[in-house]
Amino acid sequence: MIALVDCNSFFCSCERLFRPDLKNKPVVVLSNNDGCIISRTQEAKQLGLKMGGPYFEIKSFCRKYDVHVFSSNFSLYTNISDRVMSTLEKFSSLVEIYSVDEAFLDLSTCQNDLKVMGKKIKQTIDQEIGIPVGVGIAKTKALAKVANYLAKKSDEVVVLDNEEVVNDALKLVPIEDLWGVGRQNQIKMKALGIMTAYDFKNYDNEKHIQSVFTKTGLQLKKELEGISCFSLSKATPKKKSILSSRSFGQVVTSKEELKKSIAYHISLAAQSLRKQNSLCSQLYIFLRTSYYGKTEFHSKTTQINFSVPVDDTLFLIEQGMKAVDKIYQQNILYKKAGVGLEKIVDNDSYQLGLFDRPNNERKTLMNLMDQINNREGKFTLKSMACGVDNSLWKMKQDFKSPRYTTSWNDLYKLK
DNA sequence: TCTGGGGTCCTAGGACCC
DNA sequence: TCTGGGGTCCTAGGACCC
Repeated sequence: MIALVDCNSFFCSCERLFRPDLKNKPVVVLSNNDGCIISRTQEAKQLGLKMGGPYFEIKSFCRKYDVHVFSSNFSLYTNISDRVMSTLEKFSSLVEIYSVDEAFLDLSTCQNDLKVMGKKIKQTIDQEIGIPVGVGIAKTKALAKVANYLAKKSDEVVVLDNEEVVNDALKLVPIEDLWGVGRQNQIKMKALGIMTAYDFKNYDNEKHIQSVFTKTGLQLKKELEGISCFSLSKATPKKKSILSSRSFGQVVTSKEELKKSIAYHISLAAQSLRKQNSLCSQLYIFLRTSYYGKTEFHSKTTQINFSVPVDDTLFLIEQGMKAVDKIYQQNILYKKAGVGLEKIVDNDSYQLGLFDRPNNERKTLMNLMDQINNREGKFTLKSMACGVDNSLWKMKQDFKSPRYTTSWNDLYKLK
């Protein structure tokens, strides 16, 4: 059996940890740039605030109903997430961290009653970390997701441990709420008369499912039948692509400013590439305007391939600057820029060209830079291409809480 | 004024091979 | 009159997730 443990309103719950006065009050957390809502407490949901809703539209509403608003504080959230995950490891030797606020636990060797086990997990996380979680337990990942979905509604631990219980549960899940069914597929499902997860499980034409919803769709159906198709894995696999991008706090038109932001993103992405001991053979960059602007949407992407894979920030920046020259256009109101590193390979086994020699000096320099930046903080040592003043494209964060758990300067102060 | 960021997987179709 | 058959590899784009 597999448990899915998922933190309730995770980002909001993290904020509440250090603001106990916000208990039972509506709280929301905004995306980067204070753009839109990405986490809501139950109270905020009840007020009708929507996930993904733009903040500027609900600003006065929040003031009126005393909704507490936070900018996102990811260093806090990832730190709390790490604590939750390591606590979960006490309950199973196989914990798959599925996202910042969710994990699958293998409970196949669990001797106790599963419901009791689920309650124990809830209590422990609440007591040791202070974050409320929901627990759903079932035979496959997809069914554990269903169990968790129902657990959230009742605040009980839900265990789906026999056919009848599973069927009853699946009838309660509208097809659009099923894990793996998104905006497009729910339309197709409904056209086939599939309105609930139960209908999907019992749809009897597998070939048709495969052709309409691809291999993944068929796997999902089998998972609902109790046949495991998505296995649990502990190891966090290396990333196959690494992205860094950000919307600007304001519109940017200057090529020099765009170059600085691209250099900045390349620095971040390359550092994360080196962290997982990888190299990349492709760099792509993009510049685009706002989706919502008055002028027509404009977006340009370009990519550069390297015959020998690299992880050298300075080399990548050099290439990135050329790429900006290629796609930049004057009089465009740029609102977002970003880079991606692709075709990622391990740095201990890759193909050199016949006449290529690794640049060991650069390697030493990158190592040193990473060491210093890990110790002293990001961008302590950086390429001057990133510039010294990024106020023009810096993001907006008007409601950011202190980094209580990751910065000495932000430590919680007691009288 | 103002709408996020970072990922994975799958498939069709093009390019190529003999 | 009339022009084969069987493959592999790669990529862009679309779907999904949080």
